[in-house]
Amino acid sequence: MSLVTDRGKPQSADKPTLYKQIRIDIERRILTGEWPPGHRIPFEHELMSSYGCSRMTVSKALSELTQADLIERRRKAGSFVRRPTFLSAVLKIADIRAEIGALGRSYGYELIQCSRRAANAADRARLGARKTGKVIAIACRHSADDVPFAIEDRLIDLDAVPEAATADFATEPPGTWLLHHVPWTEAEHSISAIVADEQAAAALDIAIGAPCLVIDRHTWRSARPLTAVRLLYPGESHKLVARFKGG
Amino acid sequence: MSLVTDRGKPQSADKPTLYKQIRIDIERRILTGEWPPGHRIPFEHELMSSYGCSRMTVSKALSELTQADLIERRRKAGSFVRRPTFLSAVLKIADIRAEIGALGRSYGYELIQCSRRAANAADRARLGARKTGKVIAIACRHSADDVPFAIEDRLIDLDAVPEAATADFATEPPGTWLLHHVPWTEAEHSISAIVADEQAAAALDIAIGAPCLVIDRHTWRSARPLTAVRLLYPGESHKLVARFKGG
DNA sequence: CGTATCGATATGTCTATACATAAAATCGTG
DNA sequence: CACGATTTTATGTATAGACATATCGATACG
Repeated sequence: MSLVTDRGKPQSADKPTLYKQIRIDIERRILTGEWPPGHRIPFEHELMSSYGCSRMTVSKALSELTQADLIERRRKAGSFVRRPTFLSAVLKIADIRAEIGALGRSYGYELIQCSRRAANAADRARLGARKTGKVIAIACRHSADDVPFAIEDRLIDLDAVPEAATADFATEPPGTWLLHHVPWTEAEHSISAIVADEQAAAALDIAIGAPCLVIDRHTWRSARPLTAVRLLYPGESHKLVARFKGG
Repeated sequence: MSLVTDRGKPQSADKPTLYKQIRIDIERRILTGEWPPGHRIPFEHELMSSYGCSRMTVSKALSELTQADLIERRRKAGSFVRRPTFLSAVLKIADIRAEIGALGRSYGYELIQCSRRAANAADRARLGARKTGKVIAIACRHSADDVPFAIEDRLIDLDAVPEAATADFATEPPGTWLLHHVPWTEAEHSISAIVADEQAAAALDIAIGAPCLVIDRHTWRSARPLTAVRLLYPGESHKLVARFKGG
Protein backbone atom coordinates (compact mmCIF):
# COMPACT_ATOMS: atom_id res chain seq x y z
CA MET A 1 0.00 0.00 0.00
CA SER A 2 1.21 3.44 -0.77
CA LEU A 3 0.09 6.87 0.25
CA VAL A 4 -0.11 7.87 -3.36
CA THR A 5 -0.77 6.09 -6.60
CA ASP A 6 1.99 5.74 -9.13
CA ARG A 7 1.88 7.69 -12.35
CA GLY A 8 3.75 5.12 -14.35
CA LYS A 9 6.99 5.77 -16.14
CA PRO A 10 7.97 9.40 -16.45
CA GLN A 11 7.15 11.05 -19.72
CA SER A 12 9.80 12.64 -21.87
CA ALA A 13 10.69 16.29 -21.36
CA ASP A 14 8.73 18.85 -23.35
CA LYS A 15 10.26 21.40 -25.66
CA PRO A 16 11.58 24.25 -23.53
CA THR A 17 10.05 27.61 -24.23
CA LEU A 18 11.88 30.81 -23.49
CA TYR A 19 10.63 31.43 -19.98
CA LYS A 20 11.25 27.79 -19.16
CA GLN A 21 14.77 28.07 -20.46
CA ILE A 22 15.40 31.04 -18.22
CA ARG A 23 13.94 29.14 -15.29
CA ILE A 24 16.04 26.07 -16.00
CA ASP A 25 19.23 28.08 -16.44
CA ILE A 26 18.79 29.77 -13.09
CA GLU A 27 17.65 26.58 -11.41
CA ARG A 28 20.76 24.79 -12.60
CA ARG A 29 23.05 27.40 -11.13
CA ILE A 30 21.24 27.19 -7.82
CA LEU A 31 21.04 23.41 -7.65
CA THR A 32 24.70 22.95 -8.48
CA GLY A 33 25.69 25.50 -5.88
CA GLU A 34 27.18 27.90 -8.45
CA TRP A 35 24.84 30.52 -7.00
CA PRO A 36 24.78 29.80 -3.26
CA PRO A 37 22.06 30.89 -0.82
CA GLY A 38 22.03 34.66 -0.48
CA HIS A 39 23.42 35.24 -3.98
CA ARG A 40 21.63 38.01 -5.83
CA ILE A 41 20.49 36.85 -9.23
CA PRO A 42 20.51 39.35 -12.11
CA PHE A 43 17.84 42.06 -12.11
CA GLU A 44 14.86 41.54 -14.34
CA HIS A 45 16.03 44.22 -16.76
CA GLU A 46 19.43 42.50 -17.01
CA LEU A 47 17.79 39.17 -17.81
CA MET A 48 15.55 40.99 -20.29
CA SER A 49 18.49 42.24 -22.29
CA SER A 50 20.58 39.08 -22.01
CA TYR A 51 17.69 36.91 -23.20
CA GLY A 52 16.24 39.59 -25.46
CA CYS A 53 12.70 39.29 -24.20
CA SER A 54 10.07 41.29 -22.37
CA ARG A 55 9.90 41.76 -18.64
CA MET A 56 6.76 39.63 -18.31
CA THR A 57 8.64 36.62 -19.65
CA VAL A 58 11.49 37.04 -17.19
CA SER A 59 8.99 37.65 -14.43
CA LYS A 60 7.17 34.42 -15.20
CA ALA A 61 10.36 32.44 -14.79
CA LEU A 62 11.18 34.17 -11.52
CA SER A 63 7.64 33.68 -10.25
CA GLU A 64 7.89 29.95 -10.75
CA LEU A 65 11.23 29.86 -8.97
CA THR A 66 9.60 31.80 -6.14
CA GLN A 67 6.75 29.33 -5.94
CA ALA A 68 9.28 26.50 -5.82
CA ASP A 69 10.97 28.34 -2.96
CA LEU A 70 14.28 28.42 -4.72
CA ILE A 71 14.49 32.21 -4.72
CA GLU A 72 13.09 35.14 -2.80
CA ARG A 73 12.16 38.41 -4.47
CA ARG A 74 12.33 41.68 -2.62
CA ARG A 75 11.11 44.94 -4.04
CA LYS A 76 13.81 47.42 -4.82
CA ALA A 77 16.50 44.98 -3.62
CA GLY A 78 16.26 42.24 -6.24
CA SER A 79 15.93 38.46 -6.19
CA PHE A 80 18.04 36.21 -4.01
CA VAL A 81 18.75 32.50 -3.74
CA ARG A 82 17.01 31.07 -0.69
CA ARG A 83 18.60 28.65 1.66
CA PRO A 84 16.87 25.29 1.25
CA THR A 85 14.20 25.59 3.89
CA PHE A 86 11.40 23.90 2.13
CA LEU A 87 10.80 20.27 1.50
CA SER A 88 10.55 20.55 -2.24
CA ALA A 89 13.76 22.54 -2.43
CA VAL A 90 15.57 20.09 -0.17
CA LEU A 91 14.40 17.20 -2.27
CA LYS A 92 15.32 18.91 -5.50
CA ILE A 93 18.87 19.65 -4.46
CA ALA A 94 19.76 16.00 -4.20
CA ASP A 95 23.38 16.94 -3.68
CA ILE A 96 24.21 16.32 -0.08
CA ARG A 97 27.43 18.29 -0.28
CA ALA A 98 25.54 21.41 -1.34
CA GLU A 99 22.84 20.68 1.23
CA ILE A 100 25.31 20.49 4.10
CA GLY A 101 27.17 23.51 2.78
CA ALA A 102 23.95 25.50 2.67
CA LEU A 103 23.39 24.63 6.32
CA GLY A 104 26.71 26.16 7.17
CA ARG A 105 28.30 22.88 8.24
CA SER A 106 31.59 21.36 7.19
CA TYR A 107 31.20 18.55 4.71
CA GLY A 108 32.91 15.20 5.00
CA TYR A 109 32.89 12.34 2.49
CA GLU A 110 34.07 8.78 2.66
CA LEU A 111 33.88 6.16 -0.08
CA ILE A 112 33.02 2.80 1.44
CA GLN A 113 32.83 0.66 -1.64
CA CYS A 114 32.85 1.08 -5.41
CA SER A 115 32.65 -1.68 -7.95
CA ARG A 116 31.84 -2.15 -11.60
CA ARG A 117 29.93 -5.18 -12.79
CA ALA A 118 27.52 -6.53 -15.35
CA ALA A 119 23.99 -5.74 -14.21
CA ASN A 120 22.32 -8.66 -12.50
CA ALA A 121 18.58 -9.15 -12.25
CA ALA A 122 18.33 -7.16 -9.02
CA ASP A 123 20.26 -4.24 -10.53
CA ARG A 124 18.03 -4.15 -13.58
CA ALA A 125 14.91 -4.25 -11.44
CA ARG A 126 16.19 -1.44 -9.27
CA LEU A 127 17.07 0.77 -12.21
CA GLY A 128 13.99 -0.19 -14.15
CA ALA A 129 16.22 -1.02 -17.11
CA ARG A 130 15.12 -3.58 -19.63
CA LYS A 131 18.41 -4.45 -21.27
CA THR A 132 21.40 -5.89 -19.46
CA GLY A 133 24.61 -3.89 -19.34
CA LYS A 134 27.34 -2.60 -17.05
CA VAL A 135 26.67 -0.73 -13.83
CA ILE A 136 28.69 0.95 -11.11
CA ALA A 137 27.67 0.22 -7.52
CA ILE A 138 28.76 2.74 -4.90
CA ALA A 139 28.41 2.89 -1.14
CA CYS A 140 29.55 5.98 0.68
CA ARG A 141 29.00 8.12 3.75
CA HIS A 142 28.39 11.85 4.12
CA SER A 143 29.08 13.67 7.33
CA ALA A 144 28.40 17.17 8.65
CA ASP A 145 30.81 18.60 11.20
CA ASP A 146 32.37 15.14 11.44
CA VAL A 147 29.08 13.56 12.52
CA PRO A 148 27.57 10.94 10.19
CA PHE A 149 24.82 12.67 8.21
CA ALA A 150 23.65 10.08 5.72
CA ILE A 151 24.76 6.90 4.01
CA GLU A 152 24.30 6.45 0.31
CA ASP A 153 23.86 3.32 -1.76
CA ARG A 154 23.87 4.08 -5.47
CA LEU A 155 23.68 2.33 -8.79
CA ILE A 156 24.68 4.06 -12.03
CA ASP A 157 23.84 2.71 -15.47
CA LEU A 158 27.16 2.75 -17.30
CA ASP A 159 25.57 2.41 -20.71
CA ALA A 160 23.44 5.49 -20.14
CA VAL A 161 26.29 7.38 -18.44
CA PRO A 162 29.55 6.10 -19.94
CA GLU A 163 31.49 9.11 -18.63
CA ALA A 164 31.01 7.74 -15.12
CA ALA A 165 33.67 5.14 -15.86
CA THR A 166 36.36 7.81 -15.68
CA ALA A 167 35.05 9.66 -12.62
CA ASP A 168 36.96 9.39 -9.38
CA PHE A 169 34.36 8.67 -6.73
CA ALA A 170 37.04 8.34 -4.08
CA THR A 171 37.40 12.10 -3.96
CA GLU A 172 34.11 13.42 -5.35
CA PRO A 173 30.69 12.25 -4.12
CA PRO A 174 28.75 10.55 -6.93
CA GLY A 175 25.75 12.83 -6.42
CA THR A 176 27.86 15.92 -6.93
CA TRP A 177 29.64 14.46 -9.93
CA LEU A 178 26.39 13.44 -11.57
CA LEU A 179 24.73 16.80 -10.94
CA HIS A 180 27.59 18.59 -12.68
CA HIS A 181 28.14 16.17 -15.54
CA VAL A 182 24.86 14.47 -16.37
CA PRO A 183 21.69 16.33 -17.34
CA TRP A 184 18.46 14.69 -16.24
CA THR A 185 14.91 15.30 -17.29
CA GLU A 186 12.85 13.46 -14.68
CA ALA A 187 13.37 12.45 -11.10
CA GLU A 188 11.29 10.64 -8.55
CA HIS A 189 11.71 10.60 -4.81
CA SER A 190 10.03 8.32 -2.39
CA ILE A 191 10.18 8.86 1.35
CA SER A 192 9.69 6.06 3.81
CA ALA A 193 10.86 4.83 7.19
CA ILE A 194 12.85 1.74 8.13
CA VAL A 195 14.82 0.56 11.14
CA ALA A 196 18.59 0.39 11.02
CA ASP A 197 20.15 -2.99 10.41
CA GLU A 198 23.60 -3.83 11.75
CA GLN A 199 25.43 -2.34 8.80
CA ALA A 200 23.47 0.92 8.68
CA ALA A 201 23.70 1.32 12.43
CA ALA A 202 27.47 0.98 12.33
CA ALA A 203 27.86 3.45 9.47
CA LEU A 204 25.55 6.06 10.99
CA ASP A 205 26.75 5.52 14.55
CA ILE A 206 23.27 4.77 15.86
CA ALA A 207 21.70 1.78 17.56
CA ILE A 208 20.49 -1.26 15.68
CA GLY A 209 16.72 -0.94 15.42
CA ALA A 210 16.80 2.86 15.54
CA PRO A 211 14.45 4.53 13.04
CA CYS A 212 15.83 5.89 9.77
CA LEU A 213 14.32 8.21 7.20
CA VAL A 214 14.83 6.82 3.71
CA ILE A 215 14.89 8.78 0.47
CA ASP A 216 14.92 6.71 -2.68
CA ARG A 217 15.71 8.78 -5.71
CA HIS A 218 15.48 7.63 -9.32
CA THR A 219 16.64 9.78 -12.19
CA TRP A 220 15.92 9.52 -15.91
CA ARG A 221 16.93 11.32 -19.08
CA SER A 222 14.15 11.12 -21.63
CA ALA A 223 12.68 8.05 -19.95
CA ARG A 224 16.05 6.27 -19.83
CA PRO A 225 17.17 5.30 -16.32
CA LEU A 226 20.41 6.96 -15.27
CA THR A 227 20.83 6.20 -11.60
CA ALA A 228 19.04 4.89 -8.53
CA VAL A 229 20.10 5.92 -5.07
CA ARG A 230 18.97 5.20 -1.53
CA LEU A 231 19.85 7.67 1.21
CA LEU A 232 19.53 6.74 4.85
CA TYR A 233 19.27 9.49 7.44
CA PRO A 234 19.24 8.88 11.20
CA GLY A 235 15.50 9.16 11.76
CA GLU A 236 14.72 10.95 14.94
CA SER A 237 17.39 13.60 14.66
CA HIS A 238 16.48 14.52 11.07
CA LYS A 239 13.36 16.18 9.84
CA LEU A 240 12.10 17.33 6.50
CA VAL A 241 10.20 20.55 6.94
CA ALA A 242 7.72 22.09 4.54
CA ARG A 243 5.76 25.29 4.87
CA PHE A 244 2.68 26.41 3.03
CA LYS A 245 0.54 29.44 2.74
CA GLY A 246 -3.08 29.07 1.96
CA GLY A 247 -6.58 29.76 2.97
CA MET B 1 20.15 18.44 14.13
CA SER B 2 17.75 19.01 11.32
CA LEU B 3 17.91 18.66 7.58
CA VAL B 4 16.74 22.20 7.21
CA THR B 5 16.96 25.31 9.29
CA ASP B 6 13.84 26.78 10.76
CA ARG B 7 12.41 30.01 9.43
CA GLY B 8 10.97 31.12 12.71
CA LYS B 9 7.34 31.87 13.30
CA PRO B 10 5.24 32.15 10.20
CA GLN B 11 4.51 35.65 9.02
CA SER B 12 0.99 36.94 8.71
CA ALA B 13 -0.89 36.47 5.47
CA ASP B 14 -0.51 39.14 2.82
CA LYS B 15 -3.36 41.05 1.27
CA PRO B 16 -4.88 38.85 -1.41
CA THR B 17 -4.73 40.25 -4.90
CA LEU B 18 -7.17 39.23 -7.57
CA TYR B 19 -5.25 36.36 -9.11
CA LYS B 20 -4.44 35.08 -5.63
CA GLN B 21 -8.11 35.23 -4.71
CA ILE B 22 -8.98 33.13 -7.74
CA ARG B 23 -6.24 30.68 -6.86
CA ILE B 24 -7.40 30.45 -3.24
CA ASP B 25 -11.05 30.02 -4.21
CA ILE B 26 -10.25 27.11 -6.50
CA GLU B 27 -7.74 25.63 -4.09
CA ARG B 28 -10.34 25.62 -1.32
CA ARG B 29 -12.83 23.72 -3.43
CA ILE B 30 -10.20 21.14 -4.31
CA LEU B 31 -8.79 20.73 -0.82
CA THR B 32 -12.19 20.31 0.75
CA GLY B 33 -13.17 17.74 -1.83
CA GLU B 34 -15.99 19.89 -3.26
CA TRP B 35 -14.26 19.47 -6.61
CA PRO B 36 -12.94 15.90 -6.59
CA PRO B 37 -10.12 14.55 -8.78
CA GLY B 38 -11.20 14.56 -12.41
CA HIS B 39 -13.61 17.46 -11.98
CA ARG B 40 -13.37 20.00 -14.77
CA ILE B 41 -12.91 23.49 -13.41
CA PRO B 42 -14.50 26.41 -15.26
CA PHE B 43 -12.93 27.47 -18.54
CA GLU B 44 -10.67 30.49 -18.49
CA HIS B 45 -13.25 32.62 -20.29
CA GLU B 46 -15.86 31.65 -17.71
CA LEU B 47 -13.57 32.64 -14.86
CA MET B 48 -12.77 35.85 -16.76
CA SER B 49 -16.38 36.90 -16.81
CA SER B 50 -17.23 35.72 -13.30
CA TYR B 51 -14.28 37.61 -11.82
CA GLY B 52 -14.42 40.40 -14.36
CA CYS B 53 -10.75 40.31 -15.25
CA SER B 54 -8.45 39.59 -18.16
CA ARG B 55 -7.38 36.17 -19.32
CA MET B 56 -3.80 36.67 -18.16
CA THR B 57 -4.97 37.09 -14.60
CA VAL B 58 -7.01 33.90 -14.64
CA SER B 59 -4.16 32.12 -16.37
CA LYS B 60 -1.71 33.17 -13.69
CA ALA B 61 -3.89 31.61 -11.01
CA LEU B 62 -4.26 28.41 -12.99
CA SER B 63 -0.54 28.28 -13.72
CA GLU B 64 0.25 28.36 -10.03
CA LEU B 65 -2.24 25.62 -9.35
CA THR B 66 -0.60 23.61 -12.11
CA GLN B 67 2.83 24.11 -10.60
CA ALA B 68 1.45 22.97 -7.26
CA ASP B 69 0.13 19.85 -9.02
CA LEU B 70 -3.40 20.50 -7.91
CA ILE B 71 -4.77 20.74 -11.44
CA GLU B 72 -3.88 19.61 -14.91
CA ARG B 73 -4.53 21.77 -17.97
CA ARG B 74 -5.21 20.26 -21.36
CA ARG B 75 -5.52 22.27 -24.53
CA LYS B 76 -8.97 22.31 -26.00
CA ALA B 77 -10.29 20.15 -23.16
CA GLY B 78 -9.97 22.46 -20.16
CA SER B 79 -8.44 22.20 -16.69
CA PHE B 80 -9.04 19.28 -14.35
CA VAL B 81 -8.45 18.50 -10.71
CA ARG B 82 -5.58 16.05 -10.37
CA ARG B 83 -5.62 13.14 -8.05
CA PRO B 84 -3.08 13.77 -5.29
CA THR B 85 -0.06 12.08 -6.77
CA PHE B 86 2.59 14.45 -5.69
CA LEU B 87 4.14 14.96 -2.34
CA SER B 88 3.29 18.62 -2.06
CA ALA B 89 -0.32 17.96 -2.94
CA VAL B 90 -0.55 15.10 -0.50
CA LEU B 91 0.92 17.24 2.22
CA LYS B 92 -1.36 20.12 1.42
CA ILE B 93 -4.51 18.11 1.57
CA ALA B 94 -4.05 17.20 5.20
CA ASP B 95 -7.46 15.61 5.27
CA ILE B 96 -7.01 11.89 5.53
CA ARG B 97 -10.60 11.18 4.62
CA ALA B 98 -10.19 12.98 1.29
CA GLU B 99 -6.80 11.36 0.81
CA ILE B 100 -8.15 7.85 1.24
CA GLY B 101 -11.16 8.68 -0.88
CA ALA B 102 -8.94 9.94 -3.68
CA LEU B 103 -7.11 6.61 -3.59
CA GLY B 104 -10.40 4.84 -4.19
CA ARG B 105 -10.46 3.11 -0.83
CA SER B 106 -13.22 2.96 1.71
CA TYR B 107 -12.67 5.25 4.66
CA GLY B 108 -13.07 4.24 8.29
CA TYR B 109 -12.86 6.45 11.36
CA GLU B 110 -12.73 5.71 15.04
CA LEU B 111 -12.49 8.19 17.89
CA ILE B 112 -10.22 6.84 20.58
CA GLN B 113 -10.22 9.68 23.05
CA CYS B 114 -11.45 13.25 23.24
CA SER B 115 -11.12 15.58 26.19
CA ARG B 116 -11.30 19.24 26.97
CA ARG B 117 -8.95 20.80 29.48
CA ALA B 118 -7.07 23.93 30.46
CA ALA B 119 -3.81 24.02 28.55
CA ASN B 120 -0.87 22.78 30.57
CA ALA B 121 2.74 23.70 29.93
CA ALA B 122 3.25 20.83 27.48
CA ASP B 123 0.15 21.81 25.51
CA ARG B 124 1.27 25.42 25.25
CA ALA B 125 4.74 24.38 24.13
CA ARG B 126 3.29 22.08 21.50
CA LEU B 127 0.95 24.72 20.12
CA GLY B 128 3.49 27.49 20.48
CA ALA B 129 0.88 29.52 22.32
CA ARG B 130 1.95 32.12 24.83
CA LYS B 131 -1.20 32.56 26.84
CA THR B 132 -2.93 29.84 28.78
CA GLY B 133 -6.41 28.79 27.74
CA LYS B 134 -8.64 25.84 26.97
CA VAL B 135 -7.70 23.10 24.53
CA ILE B 136 -9.29 19.97 23.06
CA ALA B 137 -7.12 16.86 22.90
CA ILE B 138 -8.15 14.19 20.42
CA ALA B 139 -6.81 10.74 19.60
CA CYS B 140 -8.31 8.85 16.70
CA ARG B 141 -7.64 6.24 14.05
CA HIS B 142 -8.15 6.31 10.29
CA SER B 143 -8.44 3.15 8.26
CA ALA B 144 -8.59 2.33 4.56
CA ASP B 145 -10.50 -0.77 3.48
CA ASP B 146 -10.73 -1.70 7.17
CA VAL B 147 -6.94 -1.76 7.55
CA PRO B 148 -5.39 0.78 9.97
CA PHE B 149 -4.03 3.63 7.85
CA ALA B 150 -2.84 6.19 10.36
CA ILE B 151 -3.33 7.27 13.94
CA GLU B 152 -3.82 10.89 14.81
CA ASP B 153 -3.01 12.80 17.98
CA ARG B 154 -4.32 16.35 17.86
CA LEU B 155 -4.54 19.45 20.00
CA ILE B 156 -6.93 22.30 19.14
CA ASP B 157 -6.70 25.75 20.73
CA LEU B 158 -10.25 26.43 21.88
CA ASP B 159 -9.68 30.15 22.30
CA ALA B 160 -8.57 30.47 18.69
CA VAL B 161 -11.26 28.06 17.45
CA PRO B 162 -14.23 28.38 19.82
CA GLU B 163 -16.58 26.70 17.31
CA ALA B 164 -14.71 23.44 17.93
CA ALA B 165 -16.49 23.14 21.27
CA THR B 166 -19.72 22.28 19.48
CA ALA B 167 -18.26 19.90 16.87
CA ASP B 168 -18.97 16.21 17.17
CA PHE B 169 -15.64 14.49 16.71
CA ALA B 170 -17.19 11.10 17.36
CA THR B 171 -18.70 11.11 13.89
CA GLU B 172 -16.53 13.55 11.92
CA PRO B 173 -12.71 13.41 11.87
CA PRO B 174 -11.22 16.58 13.35
CA GLY B 175 -9.09 17.20 10.27
CA THR B 176 -12.14 17.19 8.02
CA TRP B 177 -14.13 19.38 10.38
CA LEU B 178 -11.33 21.92 10.67
CA LEU B 179 -10.73 22.03 6.92
CA HIS B 180 -14.38 22.89 6.34
CA HIS B 181 -14.91 25.28 9.22
CA VAL B 182 -11.63 26.98 10.03
CA PRO B 183 -9.63 29.03 7.53
CA TRP B 184 -5.88 28.93 7.99
CA THR B 185 -3.15 31.10 6.57
CA GLU B 186 0.05 29.18 7.31
CA ALA B 187 0.91 25.57 7.84
CA GLU B 188 4.09 23.69 8.56
CA HIS B 189 4.78 20.02 8.11
CA SER B 190 7.69 18.10 9.42
CA ILE B 191 8.43 14.57 8.35
CA SER B 192 10.49 12.22 10.45
CA ALA B 193 10.80 8.58 11.41
CA ILE B 194 10.26 6.87 14.75
CA VAL B 195 9.73 3.32 15.95
CA ALA B 196 6.34 2.24 17.21
CA ASP B 197 5.84 2.11 20.95
CA GLU B 198 3.39 -0.30 22.54
CA GLN B 199 0.41 1.99 22.12
CA ALA B 200 1.10 2.90 18.50
CA ALA B 201 1.83 -0.70 17.60
CA ALA B 202 -1.50 -1.83 19.02
CA ALA B 203 -3.46 0.89 17.24
CA LEU B 204 -1.78 0.35 13.87
CA ASP B 205 -1.66 -3.43 14.17
CA ILE B 206 2.09 -3.60 13.66
CA ALA B 207 4.97 -4.89 15.77
CA ILE B 208 6.50 -2.89 18.60
CA GLY B 209 9.72 -1.42 17.25
CA ALA B 210 8.45 -1.33 13.68
CA PRO B 211 9.33 1.88 11.80
CA CYS B 212 6.72 4.62 11.43
CA LEU B 213 6.60 7.67 9.23
CA VAL B 214 5.58 10.73 11.23
CA ILE B 215 3.97 13.89 9.90
CA ASP B 216 3.70 16.74 12.37
CA ARG B 217 1.47 19.49 11.14
CA HIS B 218 1.02 22.90 12.74
CA THR B 219 -1.53 25.37 11.48
CA TRP B 220 -1.83 29.10 12.10
CA ARG B 221 -4.23 31.87 11.21
CA SER B 222 -2.37 35.17 10.99
CA ALA B 223 0.40 33.86 13.23
CA ARG B 224 -2.05 32.58 15.83
CA PRO B 225 -1.76 28.83 16.52
CA LEU B 226 -4.91 26.90 15.70
CA THR B 227 -4.01 23.25 15.96
CA ALA B 228 -1.09 20.84 16.21
CA VAL B 229 -1.40 17.30 14.97
CA ARG B 230 0.86 14.25 14.77
CA LEU B 231 0.05 11.54 12.27
CA LEU B 232 1.69 8.13 12.48
CA TYR B 233 1.77 5.91 9.39
CA PRO B 234 3.09 2.34 9.36
CA GLY B 235 6.52 3.03 7.93
CA GLU B 236 7.53 0.36 5.51
CA SER B 237 4.20 -0.02 3.81
CA HIS B 238 3.72 3.71 3.24
CA LYS B 239 5.66 5.99 1.00
CA LEU B 240 5.47 9.62 0.07
CA VAL B 241 6.28 10.02 -3.58
CA ALA B 242 7.35 13.19 -5.36
CA ARG B 243 8.24 13.71 -8.98
CA PHE B 244 10.15 16.50 -10.60
CA LYS B 245 11.06 17.67 -14.01
CA GLY B 246 14.24 19.49 -14.55
CA GLY B 247 17.45 19.71 -16.39
C1' DC C 1 -17.00 1.24 -41.96
C1' DG C 2 -12.55 2.99 -41.09
C1' DT C 3 -9.61 6.80 -41.81
C1' DA C 4 -7.62 11.15 -43.23
C1' DT C 5 -8.36 15.96 -43.11
C1' DC C 6 -9.73 20.20 -41.37
C1' DG C 7 -11.90 23.66 -38.60
C1' DA C 8 -13.18 25.14 -33.97
C1' DT C 9 -11.63 25.84 -29.51
C1' DA C 10 -9.09 26.17 -25.05
C1' DT C 11 -4.84 26.52 -23.42
C1' DG C 12 0.40 28.17 -23.89
C1' DT C 13 3.53 31.76 -24.65
C1' DC C 14 4.87 36.37 -25.44
C1' DT C 15 4.72 41.53 -26.05
C1' DA C 16 4.22 46.37 -24.72
C1' DT C 17 2.34 49.16 -21.50
C1' DA C 18 0.49 51.05 -17.18
C1' DC C 19 0.18 51.86 -12.54
C1' DA C 20 0.88 50.18 -7.63
C1' DT C 21 3.94 49.23 -3.83
C1' DA C 22 7.76 48.39 -0.85
C1' DA C 23 12.11 49.57 0.42
C1' DA C 24 16.72 51.40 -0.31
C1' DA C 25 18.98 55.75 -1.02
C1' DT C 26 19.19 60.51 -0.83
C1' DC C 27 18.30 64.93 0.77
C1' DG C 28 17.08 68.55 4.00
C1' DT C 29 16.44 70.38 8.21
C1' DG C 30 16.91 70.90 13.21
C1' DC D 1 24.91 63.83 13.43
C1' DA D 2 20.10 62.34 13.94
C1' DC D 3 15.87 61.83 11.83
C1' DG D 4 12.01 62.48 8.98
C1' DA D 5 10.50 63.49 4.22
C1' DT D 6 11.24 62.67 -0.60
C1' DT D 7 12.96 60.42 -4.59
C1' DT D 8 14.40 56.46 -7.00
C1' DT D 9 14.14 51.86 -8.25
C1' DA D 10 12.96 46.91 -8.70
C1' DT D 11 9.44 44.12 -8.16
C1' DG D 12 4.02 43.04 -8.18
C1' DT D 13 -0.22 43.06 -10.50
C1' DA D 14 -3.08 43.78 -14.28
C1' DT D 15 -4.59 44.85 -19.21
C1' DA D 16 -5.43 43.98 -24.29
C1' DG D 17 -3.92 41.80 -27.99
C1' DA D 18 -1.33 38.53 -30.89
C1' DC D 19 0.03 34.20 -32.50
C1' DA D 20 1.28 29.20 -31.51
C1' DT D 21 -0.20 24.57 -30.54
C1' DA D 22 -2.61 20.60 -29.13
C1' DT D 23 -6.75 18.20 -29.58
C1' DC D 24 -11.76 17.27 -29.90
C1' DG D 25 -15.13 16.48 -33.12
C1' DA D 26 -17.17 16.75 -37.48
C1' DT D 27 -16.85 16.11 -42.23
C1' DA D 28 -15.29 14.05 -46.43
C1' DC D 29 -13.14 10.30 -48.70
C1' DG D 30 -11.57 5.66 -49.90
